[in-house]
Amino acid sequence: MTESQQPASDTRYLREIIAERQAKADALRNGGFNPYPPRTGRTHTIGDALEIFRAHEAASPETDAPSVTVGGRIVALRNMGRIAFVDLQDDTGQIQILASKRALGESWNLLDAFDLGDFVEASGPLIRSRRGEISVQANAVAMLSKALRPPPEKYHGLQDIETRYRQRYLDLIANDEAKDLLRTRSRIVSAMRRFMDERGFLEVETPVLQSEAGGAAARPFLTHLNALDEPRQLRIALELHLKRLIVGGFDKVYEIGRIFRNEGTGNRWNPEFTMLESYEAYTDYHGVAEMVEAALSFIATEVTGSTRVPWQDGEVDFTPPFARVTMVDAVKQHVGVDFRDYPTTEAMEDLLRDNGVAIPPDAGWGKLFDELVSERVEPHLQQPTFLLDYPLAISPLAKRTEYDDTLVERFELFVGGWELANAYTELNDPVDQRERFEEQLRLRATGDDEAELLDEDYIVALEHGMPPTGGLGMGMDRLAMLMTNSQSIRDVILFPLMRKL
RNA sequence: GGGUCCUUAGCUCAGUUGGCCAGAGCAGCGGACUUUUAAUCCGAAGGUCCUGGGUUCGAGUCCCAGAGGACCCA
Repeated sequence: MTESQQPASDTRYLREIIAERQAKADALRNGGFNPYPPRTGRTHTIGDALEIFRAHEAASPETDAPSVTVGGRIVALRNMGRIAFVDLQDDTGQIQILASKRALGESWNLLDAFDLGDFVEASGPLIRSRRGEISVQANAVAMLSKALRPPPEKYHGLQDIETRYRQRYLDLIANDEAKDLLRTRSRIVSAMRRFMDERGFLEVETPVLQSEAGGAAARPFLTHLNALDEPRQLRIALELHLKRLIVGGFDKVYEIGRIFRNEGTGNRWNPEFTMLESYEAYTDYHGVAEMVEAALSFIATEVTGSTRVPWQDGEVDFTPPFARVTMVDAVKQHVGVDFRDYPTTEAMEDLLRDNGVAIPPDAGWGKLFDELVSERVEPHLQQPTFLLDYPLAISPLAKRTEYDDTLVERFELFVGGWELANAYTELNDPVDQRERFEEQLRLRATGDDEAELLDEDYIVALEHGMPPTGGLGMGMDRLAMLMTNSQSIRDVILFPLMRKL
């Protein structure tokens, strides 16, 4: 590596450190050793080696333990002159290599090329050191991959929050907690997938690139499809394509996929995030609510061992059944009025003013109502609570309730004061759906650029007949935050969005 | 969008009211050491104090602007 190829941010001193490590790689080459060999002689993972030794010690402590070849990253190096201790780490554990000049002979000198962060392998019998540490008594060592840059400091780990996000690999190397957390996120997604599969849902994949992104109220990312010279948008929801599959006769489908919303960032918002959506024919939103209870209690148990998971100073209890309250009752309870008595934008504005809620500019009734609920109702919903029967005005894809045609069969699930899931009895009346889309277009014409666009092909699909269906959307990142007691979405996303440097 | 705070060696951090050449630990480099595990001991190095202006005899420190980040509010 020449200096001109290095990032300009590398200081002179860092370049010296890199040059020293490079010189060690060159010394290996000159001695006939490839510092980046194509293959390793590994016989065991470190975790397996430790297990084998413990089993051997328990069964026949008088005999010699088997020999192994293990490989890993050097995380500590203690050289005593004629004996050295090298701590190796792989994804399964950490083990000490006891390297002595006597046992290694000529290859003892290879240790001169070893630095923290390098990947090396060592072969020899498993033993316990005098201080009781399980070790590989090396009779051979080899470089597997020479690291040119130094790792973060070993004792304090990597503290700088910006570096932890921008160079997540360093966070994973240096901070076991970060690695555990992100591993847990994977286990949550995996548990969700298992739950859906076991219930007979078919996992599908639908387009990310869409002519007009629909299915949610959000601003899309815009891009261009060169091959057809047409504009495209990145999806903001999975909804409309999954429901086309219900029309097609797949009665239980789900997708866990990345969606993109061109909006702000924050502790609970990342512009690209992972959503689960599922649709099940022949059920309604009550059926979906029961499934959500089963899913969350299952995942909590799989991941934390209990349906009660630590959350901030207390805990969240995912033991079914969750609380259920209608939107009408919740607003009565926390605001003191029946919101149906405030049907106009002007009336809703007055209600917000009376309750000290700031009024967003150019907001229609729906946005104002949403603001009121966000400010005055949602923060109270700490334990898992289904908020049922939303206003039709903010729910263009959900079916009306039978008792009030200004309300729809929709719930959002709140946990810790934030929305975790959203579900409907899906609107399958194509005529009503067209009217709802047309109302959205009117909102868009008045300046609401988050209103839905009319998806003609989706209407045509509904005209072919969609069975009664319950649908669900759940934010997997927020679920991961709740299950791991994380206060920032960046902590549960491997590579969170950061400003370009 | 508004506010508060942060940015000093590869990493983790000190740095007093503005005052001599900006310090420590770890890592690295040279040396000692055959049972260490934050190894120990000796030695010598290592700095765009985030960037750019300004105030001042003198700025890591005070002021202004900018960059990046964290948190709070809308």
